[in-house]
Amino acid sequence: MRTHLCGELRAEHAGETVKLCGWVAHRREHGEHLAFVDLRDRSGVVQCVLDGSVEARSEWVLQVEGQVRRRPAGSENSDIPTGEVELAQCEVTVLSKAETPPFGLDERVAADEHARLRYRYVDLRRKRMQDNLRMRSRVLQALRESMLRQGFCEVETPLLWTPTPEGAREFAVPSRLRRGEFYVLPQSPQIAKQLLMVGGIDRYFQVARCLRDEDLRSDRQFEFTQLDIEASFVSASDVRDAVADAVLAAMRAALDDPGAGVPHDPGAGAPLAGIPGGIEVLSWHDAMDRYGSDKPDLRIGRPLADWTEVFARSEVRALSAPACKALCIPGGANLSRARLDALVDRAKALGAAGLAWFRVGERDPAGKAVLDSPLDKFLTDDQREAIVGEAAAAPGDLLLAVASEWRLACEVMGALRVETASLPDGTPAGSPAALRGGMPTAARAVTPGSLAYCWVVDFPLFDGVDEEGMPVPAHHPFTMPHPEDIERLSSDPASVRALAYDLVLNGWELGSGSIRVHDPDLQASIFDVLGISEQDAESRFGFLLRALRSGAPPHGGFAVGVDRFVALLAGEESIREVIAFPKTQSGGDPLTDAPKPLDARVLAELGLALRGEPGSGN
RNA sequence: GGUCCUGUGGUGCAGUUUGGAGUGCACGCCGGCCUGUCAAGCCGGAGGUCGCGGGUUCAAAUCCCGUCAGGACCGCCA
Repeated sequence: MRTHLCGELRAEHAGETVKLCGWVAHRREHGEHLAFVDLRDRSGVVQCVLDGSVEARSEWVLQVEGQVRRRPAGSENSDIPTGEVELAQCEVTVLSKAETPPFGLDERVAADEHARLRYRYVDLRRKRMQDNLRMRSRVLQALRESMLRQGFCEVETPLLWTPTPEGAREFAVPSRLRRGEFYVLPQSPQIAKQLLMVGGIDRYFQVARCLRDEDLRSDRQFEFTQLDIEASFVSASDVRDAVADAVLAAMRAALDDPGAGVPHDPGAGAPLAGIPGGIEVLSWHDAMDRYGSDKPDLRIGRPLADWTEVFARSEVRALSAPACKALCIPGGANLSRARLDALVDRAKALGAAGLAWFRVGERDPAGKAVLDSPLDKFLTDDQREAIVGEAAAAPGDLLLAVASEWRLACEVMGALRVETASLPDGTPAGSPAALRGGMPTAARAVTPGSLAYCWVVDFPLFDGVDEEGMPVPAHHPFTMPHPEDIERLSSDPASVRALAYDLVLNGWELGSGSIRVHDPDLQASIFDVLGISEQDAESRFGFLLRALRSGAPPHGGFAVGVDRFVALLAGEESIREVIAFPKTQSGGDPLTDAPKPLDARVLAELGLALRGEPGSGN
């Protein structure tokens, strides 16, 4: 039906007769003898010169046959790639008429997100969505190519899986053939891929859909996509190298934009820099201690300062708790008292008892540090000197500090570090809600230089305790403890590190992985520490334990959150912008109105009866 | 489960604080004029259950209560 794409026509096509197909983006009328129609397809728009009598309204689908010609001198449009040419002597065939679109498709016009989802098939015509989905496709292709190049084998695992009550809430699927029994949709292919390792697949990957029935967020949907990886006979760094290869290849593929689907030579663009020296590796402890987060945003400099020693034996009660972490905000001394109070409130909301602040002034004639703070009168000259020095603060800066148990102090200051930061381009780095009041922002340009990766390794094996005082696995219960710490598994579980690692990009957790337990005895003892009885373990994970007893290779793996990765690469703040048909925050789909009640007949066939009103929560 | 923000012709907003006639802006839509525009321009027109329900009041888009929907966040997400 067509010989060219709209967006690819250039001056060198002048004189050619071409056929185009697309949607009417704009129509500009000049009376009965002249009208301009911008015809849009996935590649862009081109101007068609029509007789004014030709009927062609917004979003109608046309086939246009005409001759490409250079535009008359002076009427070129340098704002669009096809602006040097236009299509003349047009023969128009209306392929499809259209109702008036529910919202403007122009990039500059905002549209209500609910309306965009209800009419997603229209919204997808917008350049933003076209670009995002094409980038997603390039990312998936590059991830697959990297995996295959590295000798991995793509294997599909079941969507109808077995309940393994542990971790995220699962979606249940009733069995028709065996009434009263259920499959679940997998939260991840975790156990399946370990079984593949026992099965000698050796290097597995899958672009896997995962499903978790947990509340939705801008970075979480019920169903999401992971690049799921598992390999045998590997170290943690082997796994990380494989992941890094795939992720960096995908980044290059994503940012080397071929221009909305127009065929191009991948080598023609400017080569993108890789990551010189590889991706920085931080221990979990260092990440917490220096950045106050297990997913530090390394675009922001400003590591936390440690004032613990300064006040350890002091009389300054507000600062002498087990740990004291501080943050320097350059130029922050001019923040208003109201703004400071807001920071104090924020720190309290995050769990701190309070927040100390110090405005750093010019040194006095004797060269002593000068601070403005309610706590200043309690400080000695040495302490003033020490805290200014530890935080590398200059006159005009603001110092914030929290004293408490180490982890809480780190977490509170880490949150404030992000929320008070601005990126070099002036964009706030912190939570969109806190800093932008929920205002939607346009996607911003992403370059390799604006992406800061790091690995966080040596996570704790356990993360606190549950209601019964039993340790809770920080990752999942199949994670290999650090070999140096295994002997403390039962005596001091909280101190045991895991062979677990996260990949972090710009403060988002891009994925996580670990070396798994392949020794059935060790797995059994970990279940024991977790308070899972032998019988319980057998009934829930018996098939895995039996597999481990059948000759299990040492193995480990990783999973990359593809939706988050693509959103970051596209400069989007919500993964909904990189998913064709996402759900709303309450789990609904405005397009189809799902979820909906089922026919009583269908329920009966499944052996189900309803309690409570349809549509209500539990 | 909780906190906060939003809901006004098809779309995006203002109006709500301090109650007084569905008032306003921009886009879109329909019609007219217009042969070089490019988010065309000019003129005219149509289009409203102010999310829904209740309350206060002589009078409610506006104040109060409830509720629904969308969004951000906390909890949750091994």
